[in-house]
Amino acid sequence: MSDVSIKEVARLAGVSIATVSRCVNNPEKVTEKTRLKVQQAILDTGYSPNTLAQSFRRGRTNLVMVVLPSVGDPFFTDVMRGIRTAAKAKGYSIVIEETQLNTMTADEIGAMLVSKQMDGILLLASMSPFGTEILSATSNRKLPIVIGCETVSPELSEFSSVHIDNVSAAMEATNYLITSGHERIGMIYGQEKSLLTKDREDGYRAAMRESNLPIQEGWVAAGELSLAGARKAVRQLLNHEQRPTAIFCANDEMAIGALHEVKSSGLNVPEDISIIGFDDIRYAEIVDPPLTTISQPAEEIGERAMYRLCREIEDGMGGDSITEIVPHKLVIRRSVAAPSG
Amino acid sequence: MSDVSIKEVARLAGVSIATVSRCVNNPEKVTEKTRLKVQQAILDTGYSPNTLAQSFRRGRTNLVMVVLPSVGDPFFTDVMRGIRTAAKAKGYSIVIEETQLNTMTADEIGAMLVSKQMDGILLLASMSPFGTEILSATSNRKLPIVIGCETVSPELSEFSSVHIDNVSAAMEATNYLITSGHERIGMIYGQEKSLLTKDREDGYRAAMRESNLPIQEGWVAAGELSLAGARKAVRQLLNHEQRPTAIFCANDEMAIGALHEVKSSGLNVPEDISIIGFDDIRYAEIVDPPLTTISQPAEEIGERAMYRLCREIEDGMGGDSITEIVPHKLVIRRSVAAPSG
DNA sequence: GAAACCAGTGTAAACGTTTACAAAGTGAAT
DNA sequence: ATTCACTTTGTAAACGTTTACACTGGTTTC
Repeated sequence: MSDVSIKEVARLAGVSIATVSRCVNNPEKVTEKTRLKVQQAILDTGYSPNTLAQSFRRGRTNLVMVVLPSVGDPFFTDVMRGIRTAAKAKGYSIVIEETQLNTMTADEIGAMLVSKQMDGILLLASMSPFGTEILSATSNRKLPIVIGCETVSPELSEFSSVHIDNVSAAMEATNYLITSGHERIGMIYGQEKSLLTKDREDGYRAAMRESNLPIQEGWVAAGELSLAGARKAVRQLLNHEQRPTAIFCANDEMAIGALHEVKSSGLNVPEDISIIGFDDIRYAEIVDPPLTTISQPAEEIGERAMYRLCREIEDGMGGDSITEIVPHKLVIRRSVAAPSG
Repeated sequence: MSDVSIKEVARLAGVSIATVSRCVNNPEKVTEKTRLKVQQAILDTGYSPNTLAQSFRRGRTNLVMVVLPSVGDPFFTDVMRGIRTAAKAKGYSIVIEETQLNTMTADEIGAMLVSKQMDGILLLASMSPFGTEILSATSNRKLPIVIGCETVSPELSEFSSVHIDNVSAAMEATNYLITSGHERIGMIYGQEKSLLTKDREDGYRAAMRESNLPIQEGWVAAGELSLAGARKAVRQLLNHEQRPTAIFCANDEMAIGALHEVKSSGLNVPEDISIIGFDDIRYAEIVDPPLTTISQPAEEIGERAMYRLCREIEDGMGGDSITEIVPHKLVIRRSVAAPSG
């Protein structure tokens, strides 16, 4: 099966291989009569074009690389679902690279990028060590790149992007804690280099400043975007001599870790400590208490970003870069209450 | 960049393209002197072989397709991590297909399989509609396939597989409920066709039979492997006039959904209803109460299965099929207690 | 010193497509 | 009837590799 080539079909239909190729790719350029003949021959032989040869000839792989911190995070899983939907519709396959795995050196990344002939890159973690490498490795080549989930930093403004307004959303989350009566508010961000959590930290700081609330040294800690990292960060926050009465976590995965750690240490949520998250992953309403959080349209972000990337691949890189901002919203559940003290 | 071909290198080094190719692929077949010349030329030009041309020429893509129910399930995320580790080590990229998306017809699946030239398939859901299609579509071609996570059904014994002993593990889980004092035990399985949850159901039934405990009509329901599906299934179980005092769930995702639904309906876990899960995903110890469950070495399963597949791709399909059974273990937390009634 | 061998290198074909160009066929306009 | 315009088809080159085979020159063997 499938080891029949275009030649065989041509022989059977009594036409040239060029005609067969045209029947498959530009049917309108061929007579009804020959088209039928060829189609019959294709059916008879079970021919399907050799994608390897096609890719080679056309110089296109229909492969897109998606770079993200971790596929394990349910938020990114949802984004991926959107990406996959769009990719399927447009005939692309996707290859995933996780930055959190951290298994590659800068050299390997560069090597991989030139060797694997990807048609484009969807970057959901532009400022990770991985992401910056990619950007520099591709800066001289003309490889379409779209940035998703994160605001693009100014020096990357040449690229299109799809994301919510992370700064505003973080301010909204923080302000919700403030209007609930909290004054001592801590934050758990993700990784030093990540633009995504940097924006959320900026939003948090801006909201605190606006309300003239101080942020004490030690109220802000890194949670590594993981359950375990957040638990460690929470222990640091709780050990502070003046501990916060509320914590804003830069994503739900960390919020859930934080929630668990607070409860393990004998305190109650939200009575003793309020927690607010970010992303609204599917576990957010399952944990106890259900998590108040910022919801963002993960699947839609993925889908739009992928469609955008497809366009840039197909239209060439001439067009202007476009920034699509999608809406977020605050989802109020039960992990935030007025401070008790 | 990267648009330099082997010709350019050959010209610069003053050798034929054949020699350049040999320097890259079979350095031992070439004089030290010419090798150095060529290597210098490669450095100067920034040459790297065109993978498209290589794939085409060699008839290999170094692409492997992984088929699984859902990447969103943290268990499969862990399996994927192992797969990715192995794939990276062996120079393969992976392409994921989710069966739960259910977006493809049988025809499309067949078409995709012949068109995308995958080097092999890692099947983590052999009996899904998708899986069976794949097996039949590839039965005449000689495409290496390895089955992971599931026991292979007898008619598939020609394929290698890597998995735990699902039946024994399910018996162990059920017996733990029984020795805790439960007699009315329900079960939530995944999907009708899934071998994986079928085995677990078999184990559950076997354990009940061994202890001479009846299984009432309506105590066993499908949970679709999802949070939402499990919640629906639990409602059915709770409506039974003689409702179970314990529920065995075929995976943790469903167990967590079940736990949440039981709590929402005003009952307590484990006081009123005990719940035991399967997989030990990272959220299992985070939920309230922490979930008693069967732990399986997800990452190891993925890694081993991928290495196995690589071997079969590289050695050709001559060798015998090998079944690797990896160990599971019961993890006791707090979602199971003696029945109150 | 010729024959035989060998390692290193070059030549050219092959892989299965797509596509520019040429050729042939069709019909309309002169 | 001849030319012209246009459509349909065929011919052949091209894409960048790998590799079977042929060639070269040098070394060994008799």
